[in-house]
Amino acid sequence: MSLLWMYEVLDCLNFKCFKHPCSVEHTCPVCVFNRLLELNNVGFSNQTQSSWPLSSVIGSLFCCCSEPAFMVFYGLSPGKHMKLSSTAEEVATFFAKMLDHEYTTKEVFRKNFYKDWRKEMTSEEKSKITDLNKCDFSEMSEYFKAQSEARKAMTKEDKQKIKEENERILQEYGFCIMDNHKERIANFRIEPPGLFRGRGDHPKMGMLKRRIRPEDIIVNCSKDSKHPKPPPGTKWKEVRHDNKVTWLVSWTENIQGSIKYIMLNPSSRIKGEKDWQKYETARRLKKCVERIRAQYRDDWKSKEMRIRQRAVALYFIDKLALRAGNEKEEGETADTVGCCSLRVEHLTLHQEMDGQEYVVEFDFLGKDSIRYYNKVPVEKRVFKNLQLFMEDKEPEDDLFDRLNTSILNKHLQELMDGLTAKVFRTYNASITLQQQLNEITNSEDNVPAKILSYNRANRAVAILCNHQRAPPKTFEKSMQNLQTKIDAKKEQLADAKRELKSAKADAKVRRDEKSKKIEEQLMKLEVQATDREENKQIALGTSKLNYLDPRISIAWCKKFGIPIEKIYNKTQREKFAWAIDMAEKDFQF
DNA sequence: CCCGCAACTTAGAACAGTTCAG
DNA sequence: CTGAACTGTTCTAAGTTGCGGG
Repeated sequence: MSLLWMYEVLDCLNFKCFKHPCSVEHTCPVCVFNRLLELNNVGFSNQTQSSWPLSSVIGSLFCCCSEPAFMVFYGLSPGKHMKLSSTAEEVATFFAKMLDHEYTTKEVFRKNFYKDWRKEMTSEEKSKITDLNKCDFSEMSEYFKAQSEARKAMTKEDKQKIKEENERILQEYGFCIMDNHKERIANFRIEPPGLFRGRGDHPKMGMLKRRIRPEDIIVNCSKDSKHPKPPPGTKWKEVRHDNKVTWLVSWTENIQGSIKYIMLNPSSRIKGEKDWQKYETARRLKKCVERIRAQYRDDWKSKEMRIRQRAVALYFIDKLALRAGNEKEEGETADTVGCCSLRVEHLTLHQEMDGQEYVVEFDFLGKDSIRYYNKVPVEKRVFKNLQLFMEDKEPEDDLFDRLNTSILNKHLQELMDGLTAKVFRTYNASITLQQQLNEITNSEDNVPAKILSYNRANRAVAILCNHQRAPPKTFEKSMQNLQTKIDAKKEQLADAKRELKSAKADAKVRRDEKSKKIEEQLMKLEVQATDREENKQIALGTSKLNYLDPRISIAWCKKFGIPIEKIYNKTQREKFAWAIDMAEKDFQF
């Protein structure tokens, strides 16, 4: 495979210096560049920006503010303002912008923020500002609120202008050429500085995520393409030509020291092919999954502890669609686990529970600190093994002390080429959708009812994969509204029926049509209500996007005459273009 | 083996845009 | 026409996997 990128494309990093009508704020590369210039002391063409007040120039944040005047109160002399240096001011604004967020009340967040904020202060500021609790960010916060209100209140024309400008930026920076095809870039904007927002109980929440400078950036493009130039007076960290990888740009982030990438959009060929491969691997697993199941059931009896542990873990991964569960460095991230990293404290064994034998109660935090809670009846042999694994251990000890993801994946590789732990999640998700659709779709149903069936099948998968969401804040109210609508519609239908009865013969047909139409509307509303109620705490998006072979859904649409747009929106259709081309109505996963 | 690094997929929150009832 | 509700998009954190070097 060759990689060929055109100049214009990567030019997303080749920021230009001109006064930018900054509605896109700091995420806009142009603004970032303005800031870079300032930071690097390159000086910018004052013909374009000289009329801006100093603080508006400092920090891409303010590049369109006309009245900056940011100050932090400090409580030692109540009511007094303090003018901050530009760097300290910018970090303060990050905090101010989050003031309404729960984060800013958390001790860890405040501690980390304060520590990093101090690093940006002058020595004078350091001596004056000694306690975060005495700093009042509300004036700053009000300023940003007012800004956002002003944005909302803009005229239609102004909003249109912004839209056009965004479109222009997308056209200019959002594409590249790979293998002679113009492809959309996914995240073409450099991540702006801000305060780190970890999920769950993250020990690093509130730390300052620093601004990315040209010196941090590695550009990856083909040798013969003109690579984008760094801003004047600066250098890229590196320009390389590695066609074994798919990323266009990378940099190292300062919170965890991990690498961030700019890559192509899911609609791109390179991502689409990979996606297809993923589902093909899962379909190969389908062919040998019974053999593998027989194998691990057999291994529950193994003489060797490590093999028993491996077999029980694999059983969980298969049956419960758990993630592999890599080890994590303690204190660096939130305390979450997957299958191999389960600890004794995450399981409770019940010899008998609710009339069922050998029940395992799982309670742990998984990816993104989403709670996994499940009570599962298991086979006697699994239960006995778990008792064995938990013997003489402390709650914080590893359940599978002879196992990790590397061992497990090596074993899986021997069972099937390309098999890893995550393939089970894909396989079980897709096969569940297929089975559910086959089972519950009624060809006599109308379109909305069929879509309800589809959503129910999708929901079964989301439940399996534990894709949860907090019930929307407005849930109860919106259900009530819907019920009101349904009642009104029922009323309307009753009226229509009465009219039908009393109507003269010549009007009967017309009246009949009318009540049929109302009936249909009522039905649609009722279906909607059911769907929404069942979906209260479940997020369908993740499984739809990442776990369900799109060919299943497309074939289903074709078979039952459902327009694909009812299942996949525009973006999703772009992502699954490969499958839309491929799937016939008789496709089965 | 273990560890750290690199590259890629998967994830929910936040935000923006659209729709629809009043 | 307006604002609330809903839907779609963007953002970037948090996982998995594989590799190479000691």
